[in-house]
Amino acid sequence: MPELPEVEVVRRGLAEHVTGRRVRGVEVSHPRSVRRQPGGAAELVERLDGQLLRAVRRRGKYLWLELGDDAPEAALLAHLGMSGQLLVQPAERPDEKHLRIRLRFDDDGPELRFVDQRTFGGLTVTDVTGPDALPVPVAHIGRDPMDPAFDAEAAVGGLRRRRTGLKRALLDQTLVSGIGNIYADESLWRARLHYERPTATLTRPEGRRLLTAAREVMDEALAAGGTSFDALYVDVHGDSGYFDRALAVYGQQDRPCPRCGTPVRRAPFMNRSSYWCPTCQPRPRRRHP
DNA sequence: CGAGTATCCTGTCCGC
DNA sequence: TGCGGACAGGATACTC
Repeated sequence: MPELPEVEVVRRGLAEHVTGRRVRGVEVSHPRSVRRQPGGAAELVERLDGQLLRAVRRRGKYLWLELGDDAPEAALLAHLGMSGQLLVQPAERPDEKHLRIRLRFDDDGPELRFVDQRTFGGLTVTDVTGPDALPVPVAHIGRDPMDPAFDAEAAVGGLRRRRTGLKRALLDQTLVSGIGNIYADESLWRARLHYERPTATLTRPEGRRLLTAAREVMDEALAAGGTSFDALYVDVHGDSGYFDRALAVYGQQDRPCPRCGTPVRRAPFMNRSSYWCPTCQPRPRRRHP
């Protein structure tokens, strides 16, 4: 559930506090947090210990540290899942209850801790591929709306070629990445589009409107330090952002739509919830063949 | 192959 | 006070 703005908050914190430092000492205390590493904890430690962290990068909700002295030779790839946190902590700070992985450095400065209550997230050391040196598991992920090379026209075309509902397409990270349940609902509200609108009926202007809305809402969330309503989404110091106070519909069932005052509705969707304003975002009429 | 769904996990909250 | 169930939900393995 940390989505693009929350992950970017973490990326910036890591860039400030761990770039240019060399790993010396890695401890894995929960196997599930390294389940994507083919050789498990032993392989992660073997590939990570002694490496220089040369840069911190992000695409969508994926975050990675480039490993290598002169060129990116591999990457420490992180996904926060629903409850993952990357914390920069003084070594003497007591371990968090859900501490899963600890990285120490050769400068004896603060350590990097991966803390994850629900263990949907994890760390992996992976090879990098292509001219952009992307970690292999990230190669299939689409660019996100904050990427300078994001091609909105191509993304609109991609949306229109899908045969599904709009929100389902937004949550699919291959077309546009970085959008999860919160920002999907907020973006659809801003663009005045219903979450079950068939992608095939989307006009180009509507598609542009939606992607612009997504970009705007995530920009604003980032400026507020990210969204947090249950203290799980925090920066590298464990502090929360403030964007939850600005949410228009997400989690706002029965509260008035900020635009028209109609009570916000909630409905089950894909094992989670969708929130929308029934006036601003009317359900699409069923097409009759 | 595209679309849709089951599944993983732990903590909190609510009703009874 | 305890207990069962709903809910939070990203990514992937899986089926059709």
